Amino acid sequence: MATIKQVAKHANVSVATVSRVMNKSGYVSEEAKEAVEKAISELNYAPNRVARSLYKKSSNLIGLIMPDITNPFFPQLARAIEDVANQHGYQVVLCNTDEQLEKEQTYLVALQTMHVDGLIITTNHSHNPNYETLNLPMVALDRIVKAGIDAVISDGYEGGKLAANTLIQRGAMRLAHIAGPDHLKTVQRRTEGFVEVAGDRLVGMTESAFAFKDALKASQELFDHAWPFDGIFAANDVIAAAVLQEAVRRNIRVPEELQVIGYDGIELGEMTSPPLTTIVQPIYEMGRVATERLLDLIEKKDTRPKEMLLPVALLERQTTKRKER
Amino acid sequence: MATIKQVAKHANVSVATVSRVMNKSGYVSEEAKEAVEKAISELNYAPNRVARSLYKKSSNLIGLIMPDITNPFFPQLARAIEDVANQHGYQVVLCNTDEQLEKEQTYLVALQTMHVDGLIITTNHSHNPNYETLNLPMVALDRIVKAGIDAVISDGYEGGKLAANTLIQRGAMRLAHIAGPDHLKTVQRRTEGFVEVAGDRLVGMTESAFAFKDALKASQELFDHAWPFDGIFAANDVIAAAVLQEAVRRNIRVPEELQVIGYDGIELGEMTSPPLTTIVQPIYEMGRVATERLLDLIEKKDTRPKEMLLPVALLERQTTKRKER
DNA sequence: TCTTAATGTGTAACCGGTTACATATCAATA
DNA sequence: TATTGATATGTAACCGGTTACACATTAAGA
Repeated sequence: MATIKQVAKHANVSVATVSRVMNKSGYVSEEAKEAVEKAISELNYAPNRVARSLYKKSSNLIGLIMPDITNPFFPQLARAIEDVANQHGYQVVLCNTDEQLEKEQTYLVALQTMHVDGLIITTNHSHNPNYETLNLPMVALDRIVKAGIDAVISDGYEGGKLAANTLIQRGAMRLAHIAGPDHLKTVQRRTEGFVEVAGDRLVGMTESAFAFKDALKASQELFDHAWPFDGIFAANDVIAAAVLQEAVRRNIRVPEELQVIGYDGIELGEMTSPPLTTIVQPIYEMGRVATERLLDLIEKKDTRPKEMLLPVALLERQTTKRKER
Repeated sequence: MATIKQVAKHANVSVATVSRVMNKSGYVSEEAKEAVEKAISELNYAPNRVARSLYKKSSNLIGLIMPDITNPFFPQLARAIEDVANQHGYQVVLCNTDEQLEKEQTYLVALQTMHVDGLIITTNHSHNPNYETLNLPMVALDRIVKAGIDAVISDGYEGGKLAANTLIQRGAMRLAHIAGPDHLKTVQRRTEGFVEVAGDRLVGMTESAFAFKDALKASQELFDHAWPFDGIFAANDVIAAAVLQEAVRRNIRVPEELQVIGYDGIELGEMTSPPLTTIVQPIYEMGRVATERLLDLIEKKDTRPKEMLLPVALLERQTTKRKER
């Protein structure tokens, strides 16, 4: 790889001039500019980002901290983040914490020593004290880390209400619910909204982690103890898929006997039989907003902390009945 | 963040000595070592990796080039890679190319200018000429880029044969197949193995991209034109999920009337109804082997190009009949 | 014509590490 | 006692950019 010195020599100017034309800063004569550009293209020169980082104390790298990229919700988020970051000349460093606080800590120091410009956090350890002392631009995504740190979330409370209202409107009388892990505020809001609207109609409720196996176990328990119910809302699509599978296994017809609504809007929902009705979060949009916000923070465009609440919508597939008119 | 100079001053030694104790290189007296260690912990010092990179021309970063992180096979791979890389002190830069050659090129220069130490490639543009001139350690994963570049793949040929033999053994007489995109050699091998064993029994075959929507369309065509068949092998689990969904929609009973086998062994397979029988690739293992191989290459432990072929296995869930005995 | 500001360019310091090299001490060996 | 190798440590060059500063030239305004 060519260096700036070689380019300078080749164009018969100093390194300062080369740097000026590359960064379009300071004064450069038309003549010098052309010579430099010619040299750059002839030598196939691309500036060494490491050297630039060292002086500028900025790397054009952002850290993406995720609990588990294997959970199908996160890749869609990652995809959006990577997309937007890339459009702005940033790369993303993938940090899978596996829910282990220790891995998260290790990553935090690694990211700092490599001078990442900012962080997007979708992790579960919202109590991690390190974030406060980090002094790095960061935004929490689908999570609320703490006041003072920006957050981008979808409106789970409205989503929960929407799920309940939809089931009721389609004739469900006896409702059930499987909530998500109780340390995730954003997920609990879904439950709050649902429970509030369901009121007396709620006949059964349990809780589950987001892994499919756990969800299957939770579903079985619910069917064992709270059956019959004719409408169920699951805190996310993976849990809903487990409910569906268990319903099929028990020969319960969906949606005739039991209507099912999930939450997330991930692709998995199209792949189940029958395809899943769900409350969609605008996943790509969330990733986009979070990333753009982070870039603003990095470029110091706006520093007042904000919480951004994005709207959700009902996506009707085939686990709910047709709307009566 | 403290710098090495501050640590040196605090410990009353030179920066060289500090560097020596940090890298356990050269001679350092016990006394100096203790003083430096004390200073490091008191100042909470962590060396600036950017500065180190500049001198060493190595960043402890590896680039991971993927076509689409949203496709559920890749996150599992990413997870393994991230895991192993992290254990060895490397971080991974996620590069989603979206199948666009241009994005891939852009990433390639970005990765070079940031001095990544190596590349893992799971991308589809195996003809991309840039890889050859890149002069960076790299390994292709689930892909064959070209001779001379290491590859880690699973034994698709055996997998295809295994799928056919399994279906035949379980009584299937009329076989069908949905192949994957024909520019992916690793995927074509599955088809070759299957077709070879199926022989005359093969009554229908089509091709599909890996996106669910495409797969659904392909399934429909196959059912429209080649039905009846009583055993089908799909080139991956996503396609198999589409086949299943379409079978359910047409009231075809699985596995009684139609047995289905997928390929990959991703989690999606447990979530369908009924759960999918599939040929599992050792996904985590493939990611692990590829990453370890890359790290060996980086550390110049072994530079003879190799192709590593990992074995596959049958995972029986419920879309095939019980084995007769 | 003289002053002043705008334009153009190069030199060298700087970012924060690593390491070649010079230098010094000391114990072992000839 | 002189020589030698192992041990210990500091100075400064180096990695490849960016930019403060000095200096030169030219055009505009008084």
